[in-house]
Amino acid sequence: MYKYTWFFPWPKGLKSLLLASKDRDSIVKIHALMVVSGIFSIGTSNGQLLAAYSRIGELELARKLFDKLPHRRVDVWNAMIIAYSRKNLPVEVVNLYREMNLEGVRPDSSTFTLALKACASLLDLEMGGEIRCRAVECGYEYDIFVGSSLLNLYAKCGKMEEAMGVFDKMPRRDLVSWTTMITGFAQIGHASEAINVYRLMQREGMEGDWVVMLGLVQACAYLGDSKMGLSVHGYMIRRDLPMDVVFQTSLVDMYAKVGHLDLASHVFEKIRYKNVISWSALISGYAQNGFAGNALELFIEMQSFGFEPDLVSLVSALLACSQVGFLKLGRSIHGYIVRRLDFNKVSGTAVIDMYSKCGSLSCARVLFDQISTRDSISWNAMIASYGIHGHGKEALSLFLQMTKTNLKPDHATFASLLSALSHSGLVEEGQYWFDLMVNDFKIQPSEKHYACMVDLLARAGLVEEAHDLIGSMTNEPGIAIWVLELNPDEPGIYALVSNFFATTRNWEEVAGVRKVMKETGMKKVPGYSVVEVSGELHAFVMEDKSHPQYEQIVKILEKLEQYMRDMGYDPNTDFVLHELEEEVKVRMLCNHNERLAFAFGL
DNA sequence: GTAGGGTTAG
Repeated sequence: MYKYTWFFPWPKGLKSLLLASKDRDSIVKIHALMVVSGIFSIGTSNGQLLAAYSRIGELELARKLFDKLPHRRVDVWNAMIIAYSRKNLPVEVVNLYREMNLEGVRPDSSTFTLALKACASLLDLEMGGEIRCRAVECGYEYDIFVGSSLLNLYAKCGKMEEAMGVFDKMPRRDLVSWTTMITGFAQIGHASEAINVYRLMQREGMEGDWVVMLGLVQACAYLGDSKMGLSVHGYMIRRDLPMDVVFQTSLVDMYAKVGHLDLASHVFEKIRYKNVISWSALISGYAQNGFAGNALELFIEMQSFGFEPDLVSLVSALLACSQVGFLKLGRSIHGYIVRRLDFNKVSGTAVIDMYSKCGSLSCARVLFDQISTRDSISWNAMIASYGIHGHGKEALSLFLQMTKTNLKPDHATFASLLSALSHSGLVEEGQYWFDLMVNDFKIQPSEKHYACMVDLLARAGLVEEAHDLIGSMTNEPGIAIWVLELNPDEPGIYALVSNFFATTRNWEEVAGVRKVMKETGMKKVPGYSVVEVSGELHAFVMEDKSHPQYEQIVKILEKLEQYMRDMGYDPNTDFVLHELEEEVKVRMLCNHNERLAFAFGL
């Protein structure tokens, strides 16, 4: 052994040599020399060699070495576990943890931490509990790393009460343990709790870093709290805390979710190294807020920058397609998903929604039948599709089929069903299922359900019953007040209420609603209709004369009207236009842009 | 000297 000390003066020097080796070749060389010189048989060096392989990501070489070692101490096991953990292979991590316990090797704090992290990513509470017990046995009950990992496990599994129990018992809490609680609450949607924990942390004199702020940004996104979101963003800028892509992407997401698309786009533009996720965040933001044009523009732009769309951006683009009826693009996205990615229930449901909203109910149904693991959202989408197309009976029969599976209809299922029944005028069925929803399925009706029922009853001329239904849900004095209080920022609601009174010829109420709108400075966003002709979209606003073929379009409309009269169509003279208030005239003329778009399509 | 907390979605 002595003659080789020229290469390896002492195993201690070997360690720094291994630490300095950044490539596979030099580590392999050292490995070989260790074997030749006999150092290999000295226990401590093996762990370092293994760690070196794992550091540079040479998983197979590390494993080969690991399997050959005769006496594996904790650090050798840990080195191997770290290698798997870094490669995101949680199943292997758990397997190694099991094996080492079987071999009688006592895990240390690092082992427990890594094993718990693996359980968190697998959402495996059972194994996590086992590891927790063993950690207590080994004297790591109050270890801060093990504690935080446990918090994370419970948070990821949505068990915040458990997490709270562990958190309360921790003798010492650092930034990471506080952060785990904050993001844990934020991610399961308990946003106000997240903010409360943050306040407690502040009271203990702990300064939040950027990970804490990230959790708060998520909480703001969930709550739709733009004020707090802005102040968190301001805090980051004032404290000059670094913001990476992940953080900026979360800001984009937050601003989009609170409806500040200008700010979302501003932050997005400032991201130096954008990735697919940042693009997707803004695309989905535009699509979710109904800005289909911006979403699709961005979707195309992203690809011109060389980014391949992922499932999220594709799903968002599909949503945008369905909003404007862009069947051609929607179909090609469908093809792309089938060819390149995974046609699973998420993408499948988005495709179903797209086909049905773009007019192709039969395509939607074929795809629904193709999804192997349908969840309640897929069912809801298909039931809604039948509703949109006015097939109330089919919607009902699909609903009945769904109740035969082990999936439970939820509030959204009933919203789709009731809307379908309402659009088909199936009054009795609607009333029957509404009652069953409340009494048997124990689902508290939301405003959407009430809206469907009011619509259903009112369409059938049962205005009194509709009125009673509304009265049954609240003690508030008038219908107008009741509806307007639900969503006072939505001009469409005002128009709806105004129209409702107009149809019952309650002119005083109409004037009242209009007055409120005027006082609050509310304007109804002008509606428009879009039609796809040979793969191109054409949009028409009300009384739109700007289209180059306007003259021809009007001629077609006139012709159609003549046909209708010849076939015995008698225009409804109940409504005399000059008797109506402005809002109602607008509503009636609204059909105009639909008619323009329709005639152009023809 | 090693381990724990982070982004998008039907």
